[in-house]
Amino acid sequence: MSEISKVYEPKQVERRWYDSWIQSGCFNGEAQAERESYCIVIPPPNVTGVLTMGHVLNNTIQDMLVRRARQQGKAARWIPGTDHAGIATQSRVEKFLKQNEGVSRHDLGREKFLAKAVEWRDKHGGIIIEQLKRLGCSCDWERNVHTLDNGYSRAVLTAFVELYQRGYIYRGKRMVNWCPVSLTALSDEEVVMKPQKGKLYKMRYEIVEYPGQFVQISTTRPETLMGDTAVAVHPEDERYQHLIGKHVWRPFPREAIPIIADSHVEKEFGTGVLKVTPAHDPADFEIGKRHNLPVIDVLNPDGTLNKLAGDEFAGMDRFAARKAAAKKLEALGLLIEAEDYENNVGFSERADVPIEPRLSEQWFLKYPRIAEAKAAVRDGHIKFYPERWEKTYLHWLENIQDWCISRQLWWGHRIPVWYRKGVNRTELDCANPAHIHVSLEGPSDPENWEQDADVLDTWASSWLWPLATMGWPDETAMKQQALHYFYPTSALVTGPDIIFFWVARMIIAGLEFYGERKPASVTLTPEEIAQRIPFKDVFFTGIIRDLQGRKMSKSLGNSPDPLDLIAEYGADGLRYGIMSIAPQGQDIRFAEDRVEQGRNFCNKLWNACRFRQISGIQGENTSVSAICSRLNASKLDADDHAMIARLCTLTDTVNTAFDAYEFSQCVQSIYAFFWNDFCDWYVEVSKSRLQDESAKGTILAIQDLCIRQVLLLLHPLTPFITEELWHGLGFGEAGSFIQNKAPETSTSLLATLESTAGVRLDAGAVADIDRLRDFVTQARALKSQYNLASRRDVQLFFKGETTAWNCISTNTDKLKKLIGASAIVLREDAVDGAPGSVTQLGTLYLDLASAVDVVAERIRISKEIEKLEKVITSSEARLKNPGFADKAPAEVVEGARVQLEENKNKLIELKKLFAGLTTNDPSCPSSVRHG
RNA sequence: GGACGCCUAGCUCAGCUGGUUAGAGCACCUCGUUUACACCGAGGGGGUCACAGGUUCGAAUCCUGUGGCGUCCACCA
Repeated sequence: MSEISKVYEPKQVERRWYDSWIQSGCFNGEAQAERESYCIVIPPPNVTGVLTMGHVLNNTIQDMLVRRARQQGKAARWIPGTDHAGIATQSRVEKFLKQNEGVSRHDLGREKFLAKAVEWRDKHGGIIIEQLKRLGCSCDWERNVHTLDNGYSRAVLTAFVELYQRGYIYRGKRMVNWCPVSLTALSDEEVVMKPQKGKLYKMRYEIVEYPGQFVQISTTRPETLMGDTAVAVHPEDERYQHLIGKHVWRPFPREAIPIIADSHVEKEFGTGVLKVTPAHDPADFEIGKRHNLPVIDVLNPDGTLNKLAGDEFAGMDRFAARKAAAKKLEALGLLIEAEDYENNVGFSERADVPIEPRLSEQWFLKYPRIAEAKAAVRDGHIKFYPERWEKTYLHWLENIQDWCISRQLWWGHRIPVWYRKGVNRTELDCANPAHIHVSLEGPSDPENWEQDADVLDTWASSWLWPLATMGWPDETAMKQQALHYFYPTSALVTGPDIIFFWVARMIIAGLEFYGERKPASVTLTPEEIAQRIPFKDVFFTGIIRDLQGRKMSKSLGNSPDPLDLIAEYGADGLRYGIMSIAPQGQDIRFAEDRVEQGRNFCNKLWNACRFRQISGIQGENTSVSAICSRLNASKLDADDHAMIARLCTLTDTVNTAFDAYEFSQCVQSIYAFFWNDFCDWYVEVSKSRLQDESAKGTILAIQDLCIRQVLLLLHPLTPFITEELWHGLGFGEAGSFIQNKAPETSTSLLATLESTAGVRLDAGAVADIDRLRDFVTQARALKSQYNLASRRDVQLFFKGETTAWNCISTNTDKLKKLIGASAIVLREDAVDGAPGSVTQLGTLYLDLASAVDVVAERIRISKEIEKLEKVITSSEARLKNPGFADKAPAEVVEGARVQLEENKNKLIELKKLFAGLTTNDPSCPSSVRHG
């Protein structure tokens, strides 16, 4: 660190160190047999995505974990990558082509479109990877994986083929969630329910057998009534017993449809009569199946009505048709009323339009290893942080439904299934190899076959992430990439919003695919579960919200651009800021001032180190023992002992918090130690002590121990500045990095101090220093009350016990400098008339007799007395309470007793102080009430 | 309809297994260019810990209920 600026300028430091890290290859995660492995797979962002605050949070946490593992000497690997993100990417490419070339994907055809999509991805994709680097992420970039890479694709298709062969994948004509905009089926997880304001239409259908009589029915979707094939009532509904088996007239197209009885109908809802539209409602579909009803699909895939709806509706959009149908009902005199109504409607998560339940032919996965997936979490093989998400996870598995894995898209992994040409799809027999071919390579006579046009759900590729990023299922690749060394991975860091989409499915995939193949009939043993799970810990982050509590989103424009924040506050400042407000699994309201605090902290750190350097050359700094050997034990005073003791406490706190994923705790405790204990106190105290040349080396060595350890503890959080300062102060040898150095443990630190410098920690030092700090604070407060500039030297008097006076007199120089005092004088006699404070050491007086505002002083002291009396009263009551002494732990009782004594003494001193302040002013409190 | 989370200073949040007089940062007020740092230092004001009961010697902390906010799950048309 040659020329240090007064202000930390992150920009060049960040660039320089990042390049240097990359060049040295220190992010490479190689297997090392003699070391413990540590592995994280990144939740792959969409390949075309840009960095959001959510990514900042998520990836800072992962980076902290990996960097700490690296410091601890583990073989650490963080695998980065991107997701092809089927629907999202395809729709963006389609939009782009429409705007720029005026063509649709159908104009181009599959192959040309995919070529365009790849081109587009290569051009616009991967931005986020560069952004992650700016954040400081220490991923092993040489292992960057994309879900459409050849090897990865092969894994996805292998999984499909395997699951097909094992009987978990089947083709079926079922009700699925259909997105009329994306024109594809969706899984249940991709549908979000939203309350919608609409109308509940009450209408009447005429009874065929009783002309002139009607049943009354309610519906929110009159546009599908053309698909009605029955009307249903509850079997036990007395009101309608006589109608069961009769018919009603469907008004248009006019047709007699049966009145059936089905227990799904709620008697209490509306009139208790339900119109049954098997093609357009999942529940109706089930009723239809039970009663063998015809299925009349009146909708086109894009949500317009078709011919079956009648000529006047054909081609009309579903929402326009809703109004038109209502109008027509009204014209026919069949509409009773349309009342305002709010109900939940399923929306396509991506396209944000209501989905249509639609009967279609799709591929489904019946999940394997459900029981083991539950056990993996329930029995603690996988730990969730915070724990409560286990319940959500287990609940989902309890109610798990088969997964619709086919998508009517082109961008993705094309389903490895071929159909024999000439075999009518409706007559397709999946059990007959002459009809259907499922394999990785395809049929040997491709000219006779036609491949399934669909691709797989994106999540049906990313669920293999921990496996396929490390070579699975290719034996050679797995060996090369040391899958077995790094698997199960150590921790997964993600948001709880994808617990079903991704986390649960990865667990299932791991259990099914990792290791030796086991038949479905064989339940995995706990040992096998432990080997096969994809990760041991899952840390769920919160969701970042704005100050109004809204989710951050592009459309709302309420998300700051992390790169702007990095430019303004530095990557370390941003990381610090986000981590200091990131409680475990709680949503986070993003407040920019926390990032500012992060920047300020970095600046403080920078300047403390700068000052340390200015204070004098250090000597050997490259190891703790080297620093300790610079210590002269005889020169240590209570401050040094207290500082080391605090450093040990900090170390333990940070380690415990880190292991428990309590990151804000880490940040907070380092902040408090560094800023309050080290800078505000120890460095200030050092300033006067450094005048003594014989003690200088020792004091600076203590400072070096503190700074060195703080840099190490801080490094996972703020990698750039700590690396810079580490080298600037000579802690690291040339060519080495801080990220390969472990922080001292408190025990190793103490051991080295003793063995190298013969120092044993004085247990009472922290308490002594606390008393001195209290003394200084009170003295400063006294001066401040009298508007004395802090640098103006005043004379202080002290009255107290000999031990206390010893404590003060051995530290006089420091105290005088910290307080701004010319002298501190012991007084045996009373110091009447001077303003004072009762400190933990004794009573302190300000020698300012002439300038004292006695009235104000008496008011201040009497307030203090009042407050203290309340405290004394309550603690006396507590101690008198027989239950307290009997039941409370001994040390608590003892603590309360000691404290009471101290407070009583303090009260006596305060009263003396008060009595010494005499005045004739009647407005002034003349006595002190006794509690 | 079920489940989970949250409500602590003006704002954003700590306070984890109950135990001194409930903390931090920002904001606010006063003072301060002392050989690191104004992205700073010193001092200060500000809280009946959402509300109501209960358990306990003792509750911000545990239990029950109420209210408000939020999230997830759920086929009442």
